[in-house]
Amino acid sequence: MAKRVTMAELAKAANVDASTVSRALNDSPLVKQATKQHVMNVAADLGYVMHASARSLRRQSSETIGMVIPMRPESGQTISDPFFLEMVGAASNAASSHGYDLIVSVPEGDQKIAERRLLQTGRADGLIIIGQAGRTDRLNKLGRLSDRIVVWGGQTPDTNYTIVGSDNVRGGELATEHLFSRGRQNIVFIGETNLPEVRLRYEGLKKAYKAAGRVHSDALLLEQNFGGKDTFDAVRQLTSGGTAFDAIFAASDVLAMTAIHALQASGKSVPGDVSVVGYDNIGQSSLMTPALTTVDQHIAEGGKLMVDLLLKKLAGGEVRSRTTSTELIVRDSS
Amino acid sequence: MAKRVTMAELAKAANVDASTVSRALNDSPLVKQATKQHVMNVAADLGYVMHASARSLRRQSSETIGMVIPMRPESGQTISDPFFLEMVGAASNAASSHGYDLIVSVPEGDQKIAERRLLQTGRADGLIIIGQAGRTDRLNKLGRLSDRIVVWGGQTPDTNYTIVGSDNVRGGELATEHLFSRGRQNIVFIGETNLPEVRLRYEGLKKAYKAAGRVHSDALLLEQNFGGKDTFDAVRQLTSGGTAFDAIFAASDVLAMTAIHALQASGKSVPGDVSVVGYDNIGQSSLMTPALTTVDQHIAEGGKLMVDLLLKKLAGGEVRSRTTSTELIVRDSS
DNA sequence: AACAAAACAACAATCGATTGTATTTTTTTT
DNA sequence: AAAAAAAATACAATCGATTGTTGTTTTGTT
Repeated sequence: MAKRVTMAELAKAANVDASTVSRALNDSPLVKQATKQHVMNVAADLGYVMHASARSLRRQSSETIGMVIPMRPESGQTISDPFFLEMVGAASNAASSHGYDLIVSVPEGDQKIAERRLLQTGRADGLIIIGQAGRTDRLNKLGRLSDRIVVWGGQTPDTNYTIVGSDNVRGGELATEHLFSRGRQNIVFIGETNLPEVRLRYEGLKKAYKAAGRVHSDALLLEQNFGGKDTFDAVRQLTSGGTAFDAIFAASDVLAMTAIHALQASGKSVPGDVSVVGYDNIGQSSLMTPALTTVDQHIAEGGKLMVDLLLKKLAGGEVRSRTTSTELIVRDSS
Repeated sequence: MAKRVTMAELAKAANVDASTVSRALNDSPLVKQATKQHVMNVAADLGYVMHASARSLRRQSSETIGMVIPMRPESGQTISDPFFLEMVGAASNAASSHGYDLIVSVPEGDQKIAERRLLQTGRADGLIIIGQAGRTDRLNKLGRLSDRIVVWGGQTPDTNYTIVGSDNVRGGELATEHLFSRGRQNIVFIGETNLPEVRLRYEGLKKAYKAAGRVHSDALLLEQNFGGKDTFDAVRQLTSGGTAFDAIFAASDVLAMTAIHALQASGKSVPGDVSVVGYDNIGQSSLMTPALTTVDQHIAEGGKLMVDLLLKKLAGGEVRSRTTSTELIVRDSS
């Protein structure tokens, strides 16, 4: 493939000044229609493509947004949770439909460095952060930077950054009401409740209990991070222990899968003995055995929404936090 | 957060010329040790961070690599296949350990545009493309561009680009030999054999058949793309049809999951009636019911390898195609 | 102490585009 | 047809860093 053609060369070839070329290609009203056409023809002939860095430097904008997917070692959540990829895919598409690129950063270590690096070096004009993950205070401290950031997570009061996420309380309610309607009484909640999004789901569950005139016992709260490493054992233990339960509501589909696996290993049938409901509706949910009943938080919609809101913020618009539509998908596991 | 500090400002603050600052920060031998230290101190004080575009423009290198994940509508493979995310995660980490960023592009439409856009605009110094997907001829035509590209896929003769992938033939053999060792005789192969990587897996299967003095019947070849949309129905049909089979070897874990689901819906037990082996060893494989026997192609290793090879190519090194270690993971489904 | 050599730092050009301003060309007005 | 107004284009500075070259110190040699 040919060497890079520069704008100056293109200008010479088209017999106009570089400034005219620039304006022509950017469809400025200062250039005559005929000239624009001519310039574009010559550009096409020469196979001209604009140099991104030069434009970024001059414009002070990279037309790139960063997506930070923090792999907190302590959360145990692994990158292989399909949840993330659906986010990446949706965001990448949304970004490119606006002419933006998406830089994906999966910091293993200090996330703050990744964020600074992307924003302050001008590599990214704005940032999408997946999961506030108990770092609300730190995110709040970002101050002025916060109007270049959108976070995926649970709606939290008193934050000065924009949050997008599913209606976690409603999701928890939906799942719980559904299990009640199936005649289930004692629902084990699996998740790490110090994460805002998870805590809200749990609150939704408690809200539904309350509406049914009941109280959710703490014995039915199984604190488990997203990794699910020990979840298998924890569920087996629960099964053999004295706690009576006939349903499980897990904070993610992957946790739900693990739970089902553990139940079956303990000789319990799903949904015969225990109904299970997950959260996310990842692509594989419908392929599991039994197919997973789950709360669909419309990840793709969320990814696109985050990009749209971020670009609006970058353009100086006022933007409020938003929730994605949240809906129960009933399948065989409940 | 403070306004952007420019290098000129930093130079003034440190009482040296900008060129000296630049050399100091880049650890050039042309600057005295004491001066370096001084400059770095002042830089830290002012919270200086280098502007990426300016450096890219001058250096003619973006320190960024692009990853193109083509969503061929006809392949039906969706972004939600965890396979991709493991790639993204591994590549992102490998890239950032070299100080590079990773731009992820998931083109829905014309992939060629995405590639050109990334390389020719200088946004990315090199490209990782996931899946040659029957476009070997086109990729070959990239010519000079090809020394900025590494492709994930099946080892194919007569390509002028670098390929990284698992040892697909060996993987097919391993799966098949294992099923034979379980006493299985008639193995259905599920996959789209016009994709190089899939075809090679199938060839591995046939090779194992041949080694056992047998021939694989075409009736046991179930042509299915990665999407798996119709795979469920196809497997059910196969089950109710006249074809006798006692095992399935699927070209991906997601396909295997779908197959298991269909078998169970048809009243067959896995592995009682039919043994199933998948390919990929995605994170969920061990959480399925039954847990999936699968060929681990060490995706993370592959992602890292691709980045390493790409950077070596960019540095002018000579690089040959490589395979990742390929290993059978035996679980309950077989 | 005088000179050469080596080490260090400043000067100035450059990467490729964008944009405010000046200049030329075209159109409109009288 | 001349003057004024509007439109189109050219000129030149600029974004923030890097790097070849020149100039200045420092160090070393005899």
